[in-house]
Amino acid sequence: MTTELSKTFDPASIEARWYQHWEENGLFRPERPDAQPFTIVNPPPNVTGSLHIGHALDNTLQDIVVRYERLRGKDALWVVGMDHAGIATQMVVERQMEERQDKRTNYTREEFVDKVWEWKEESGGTITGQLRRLGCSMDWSREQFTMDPHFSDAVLKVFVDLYNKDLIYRDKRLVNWDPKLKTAISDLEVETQDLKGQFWHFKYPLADGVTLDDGRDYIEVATTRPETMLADMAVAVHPTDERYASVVGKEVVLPITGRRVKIVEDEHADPELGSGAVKITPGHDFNDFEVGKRAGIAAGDMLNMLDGEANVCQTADGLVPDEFLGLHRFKRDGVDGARELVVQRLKELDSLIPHITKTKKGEEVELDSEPRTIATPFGDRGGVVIEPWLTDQWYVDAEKLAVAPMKAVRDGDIEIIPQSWEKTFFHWMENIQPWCISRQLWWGHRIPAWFDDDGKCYVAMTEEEAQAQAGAGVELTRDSDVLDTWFSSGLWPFATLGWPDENAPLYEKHYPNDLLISGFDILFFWDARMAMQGMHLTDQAPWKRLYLHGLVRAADGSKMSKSKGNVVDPLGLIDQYGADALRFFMAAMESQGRDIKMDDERVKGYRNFATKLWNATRFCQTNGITASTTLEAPAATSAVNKWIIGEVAETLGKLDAAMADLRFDAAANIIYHFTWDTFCDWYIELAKPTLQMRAGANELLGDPKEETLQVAGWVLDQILVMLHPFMPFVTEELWNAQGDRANYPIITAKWPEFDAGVDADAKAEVEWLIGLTSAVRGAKNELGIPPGQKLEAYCSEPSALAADAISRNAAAIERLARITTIHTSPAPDGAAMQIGAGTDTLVIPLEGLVDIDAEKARLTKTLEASAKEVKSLEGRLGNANFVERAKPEAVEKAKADHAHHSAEVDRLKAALERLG
RNA sequence: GGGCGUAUAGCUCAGUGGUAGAGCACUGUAUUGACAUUGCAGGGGUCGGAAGUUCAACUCUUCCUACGCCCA
Repeated sequence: MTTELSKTFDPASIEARWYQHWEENGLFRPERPDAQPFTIVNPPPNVTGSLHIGHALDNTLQDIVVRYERLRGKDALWVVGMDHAGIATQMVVERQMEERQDKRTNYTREEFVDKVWEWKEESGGTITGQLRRLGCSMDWSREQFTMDPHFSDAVLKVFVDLYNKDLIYRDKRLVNWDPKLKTAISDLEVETQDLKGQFWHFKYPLADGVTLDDGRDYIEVATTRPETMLADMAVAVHPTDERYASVVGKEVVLPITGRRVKIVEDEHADPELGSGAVKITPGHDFNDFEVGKRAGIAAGDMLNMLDGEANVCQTADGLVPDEFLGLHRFKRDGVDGARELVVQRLKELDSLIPHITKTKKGEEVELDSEPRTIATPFGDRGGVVIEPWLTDQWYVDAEKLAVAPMKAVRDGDIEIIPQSWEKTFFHWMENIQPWCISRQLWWGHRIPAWFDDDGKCYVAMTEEEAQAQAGAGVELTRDSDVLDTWFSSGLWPFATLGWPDENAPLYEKHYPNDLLISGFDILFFWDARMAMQGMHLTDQAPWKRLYLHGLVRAADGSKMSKSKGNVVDPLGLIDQYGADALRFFMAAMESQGRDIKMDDERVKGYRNFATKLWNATRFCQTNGITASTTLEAPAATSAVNKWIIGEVAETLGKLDAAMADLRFDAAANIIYHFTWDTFCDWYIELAKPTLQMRAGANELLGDPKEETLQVAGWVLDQILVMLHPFMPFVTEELWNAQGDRANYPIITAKWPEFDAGVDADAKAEVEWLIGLTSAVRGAKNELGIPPGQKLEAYCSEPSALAADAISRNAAAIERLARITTIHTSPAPDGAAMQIGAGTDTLVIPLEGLVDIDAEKARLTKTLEASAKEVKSLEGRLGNANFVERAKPEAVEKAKADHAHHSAEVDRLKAALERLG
């Protein structure tokens, strides 16, 4: 029994209903204990997050693959969960506190963390509901959170293990410090922006009466960060720089602080740049840190002049004048900082070398500094300038962990798609830096390290174990830092499956994962780290294939951002066009290696496509076409039915090939064109005459109507199944409307599988009919003959194909081509139009219907086109090189094309002669 | 500065060593039952520029130009 469909398709009225049905009935992961596993883990969205258009793309692609594999009978598991997102979540909760004139430090750590948990329970995870609206078929029954007890245990265990293998260590070095969030961040979390800045030139007086060879009693240095001179510890010159050779090893006396510092040789100083001498602040600059170390300054002895908020503090030697203490590093909120005061004092001390430049009018002017573009590091979360700061932090020895993933990619154990990303992957992995994993936050996995009073460190899963290591009675204090969120999400592909219990059933069956789909923007942040941690901890690549997709951009090609206000809300698009349309858009636009530009019109087009399918199904229903009951194609005798079955087989082959290559665009287009062009535009139209017969009308031929009902029902079902991964909602609705399939929903139906293939004769016959119909329609249109006008045709010497096609398909020819009769006798003299179908020529008398000149013009135009082709092909075939050297098939094709166009030319010439 | 990518119809994008396609837009046309969220027909591109390899280049190579991204 079919269920009657409403006249128009309204996505909103079916989406929620089906999603709930699927989820409540456990259809996202049906019991398939013996089936081949297929596994994808979802990049866990931030618990603070909400669905943006990038999520829509990423999750649509994953859902297409998972639904496809589920239909193919696999035990498809799509792991889903959320990331605790250390910094982001802590910021959200702190901001809320701020609104109530409250702050984190008014609470104990435990109280604050409790409040974050409260926030998470109440407001976190908005996105999980939104993913449901998109139709994503994750296994929600096993939803995970990176702060779940089992996951947290895994994180701590990994930390302890890596520490014991010396792959995690504690070190004092410069970190990227975010003075707003007051935490270290990794180098990946730093975004460099070019800002307009200034370049100041100073005089550093030489000590002890020393002078340069040119007589000057000072060394000129330059900097974009004058305030750091308060912690300068050296001046470096290049070893080959003759200008300074005589003063190497001598000292300068720093203005303001009066500190005496050495002039050292170092390759870092570029003789071509400025004066060739550079001031060295090892405690506040990454390059200077290295120079300082080479000059023999231990990290512990490097001077620090800033506190955690980047305000000036006293250096260890006590030489910073009081007036600087407490000032911010530079001007902030209109208030001058240390930078401005340093410049002012240097100017007063005559230690500032002015920058002399000319105005547009040619007048010389003196400026305090030289204008310059400066690459400035910003924290990606806090948004303030990052301060290189000397602290003790925990590091992962990433260089060692990077070896195995690189080998895995080289050996093909991990396939990166598109392959062009391999280079980027290798480049980063080969130049990888120690990964700073400690964060000065309260929300996250607290580092399992304890210190005794002497600063000795004990790393263990629990305080008891640490105590046992330290010995009874030793007072221990736990490290107050938490781990980088990416450290824990790097365990996602296996810790979600029960690891570190290697006998956990899910882990055994579903690890390694088959595929990971992510945006290329997190290739380093997440994908590479999963590979590093996965390879080390499980001895296997976490996934066999890594698919990287691009960004979704605004319609004008710009990057979407909240500040630009050009963010497109995927939920708004779903409201407007339906989730199926948005999904299909994402798939159709996803070619490998290109960003997607948002295009509402195209989403609308795919909404129209869903409506087209809806209406085709309505048509089927009103003609008694219902759900099929077999996977196998129904037995067919008519050419049209045999043909459409063959078309399904070809479509299926192409679709499977596209899916195997993860060509989402190709896959979407294949099913789109089959549905609309082949099924709706041709098959249904060709089948209409048969469908309108009375049942049993021609018993001699069996029952052609019954056959067509069976075949049409089967074909529609194949379409629904093949389209289901892309458009899950409308296909499920139509599938169920076609018959009582309460126990056989499409989401867990079977992917097409049948023996029937292409019947060449049937294909040729139907293609002849299509060719005839198109030719007649085109000719009529050009000649201004009403399309509905019924005409007779003459085909005096029909080919065998034409004879069969004509005799078997009279009703379809009359209905589609509007030709009532095709006589096999010569056409009578007089005005006529001539059309070709396959190799046959049909003459259609038009006495009184047509302007002969118009037909002549039409034929001439076609003739010219063919003649041009003939000439071009003759040229090619006349070229001995081509005939001898080209591939045989190319020569064959050229010959065939030449024959075809030559015949066309002859035919058209004859037709023109007939017209006089 | 280094690396990567992109440049194809008005727009958004596919594409293959054998002479170029889709969707949208555009033009004409059609409306007594699947669908105007439609049907039918059509116009439109010297495939960014130059050189080279080849019988043949939109496709391969080199160079150039423009734009984008990443890294320093």
